Amino acid sequence: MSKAANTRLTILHKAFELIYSKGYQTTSIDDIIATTQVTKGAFYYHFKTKDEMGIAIIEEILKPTMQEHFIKPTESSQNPIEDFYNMISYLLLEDPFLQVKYGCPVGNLTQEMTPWNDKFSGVLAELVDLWKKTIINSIEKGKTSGLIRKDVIGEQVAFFILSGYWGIRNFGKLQNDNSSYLVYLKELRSYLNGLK
Amino acid sequence: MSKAANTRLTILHKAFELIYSKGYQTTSIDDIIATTQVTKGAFYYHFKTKDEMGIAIIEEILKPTMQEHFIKPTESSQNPIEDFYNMISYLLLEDPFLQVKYGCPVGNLTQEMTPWNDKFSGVLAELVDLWKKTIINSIEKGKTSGLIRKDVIGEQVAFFILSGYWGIRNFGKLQNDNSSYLVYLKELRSYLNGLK
DNA sequence: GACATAAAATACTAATTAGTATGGAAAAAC
DNA sequence: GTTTTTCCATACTAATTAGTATTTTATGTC
Repeated sequence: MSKAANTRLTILHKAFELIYSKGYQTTSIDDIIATTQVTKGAFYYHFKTKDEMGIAIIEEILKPTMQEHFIKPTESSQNPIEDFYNMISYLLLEDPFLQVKYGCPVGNLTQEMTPWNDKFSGVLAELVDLWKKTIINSIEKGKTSGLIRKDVIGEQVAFFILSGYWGIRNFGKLQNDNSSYLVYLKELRSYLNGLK
Repeated sequence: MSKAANTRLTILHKAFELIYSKGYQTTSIDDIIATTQVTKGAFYYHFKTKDEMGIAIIEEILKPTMQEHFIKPTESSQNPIEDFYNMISYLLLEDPFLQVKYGCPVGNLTQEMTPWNDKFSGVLAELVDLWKKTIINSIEKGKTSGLIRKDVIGEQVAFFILSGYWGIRNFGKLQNDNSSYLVYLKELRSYLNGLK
């Protein structure tokens, strides 16, 4: 990788970490260049504006990560119910990057940037839609393979699962411990079993 | 009400509206005094800092509203399942103040202010805990009256319901229309029926 | 190795931010 | 009716913000 491409990526990664922990608005360009050791000239060579960088983070960091970790595994799923549970459980309890007190990066950005920034809304909506569609597909497969009841409606379940995930992430932030996660996961299990 | 108490309340109300629609960080004191027609001297007479005003909004606007609209009705509930659905449905589709594109005020503040502001976390946690406890109580009553299965665990369900609500509010913000609400509500109904 | 362009460093600006200092008007206390 | 306290108005400050202008240094190309 060229040196230039490298500084660009450092900016994106460090900025993402800062934004994940502090929020987009409260993360200043000065914050970013201070932690990256990159000068302002370099920053503005790579990104015309702060928002352009924000969008790049979503497109180039969040999107690929999500594709790799959640979309792909779910696509190759044989047992949707089990996999949904494992996906959420992994995200809540095991993912090494995500932290209870900082919530869900996508959820945070959605909350903070919509409704007043259409560009952010657009790319975030795409991202979430991808995830949603994958879940719906997985449910349909489960229905044909007999693992899921035929009267279950994929879109409804997808919204229900993802909403629950976003919401409990907020509880985690509020209490700053994962006890709420554990309680939530038990009910998720019971809900998912109801789809069989 | 005294004139002073009146200006204080105007500040709180208008500031709350601004914060609800724009977020806490992006709402400046200058924004607030501009829309309230209150001078900076008046503002800082009533509130020592911006954060003190933020806390006051939660304690004096959000808390009472919640008590009145969600805690009380749920407490006097005879049919928890039906009332849970109606509560969420009302909040999502009918409440005249809340707007799809702005999400849930409590959820927004939680997302934005935790984890880096302990004072906000504290009062918000109290608020949410109150709501959660009311739901749990309601479930227990439903269990004794036979409307809810005996093996249902109140805390789990409370987390599940509230998480779902917060989460779907985020979807609403993202898409800026209530179509996701309608889909979500159908699955909520089906989930709640599973508790019978 | 000269040259062109890409990449980055430095110093700046104009606007906005939360908060302050100080003085005056309104209301209450006496 | 004077004095005291409450309440509010105006003008300011120091820090921070995103972004720019300009210069300097690498890097690749011939």
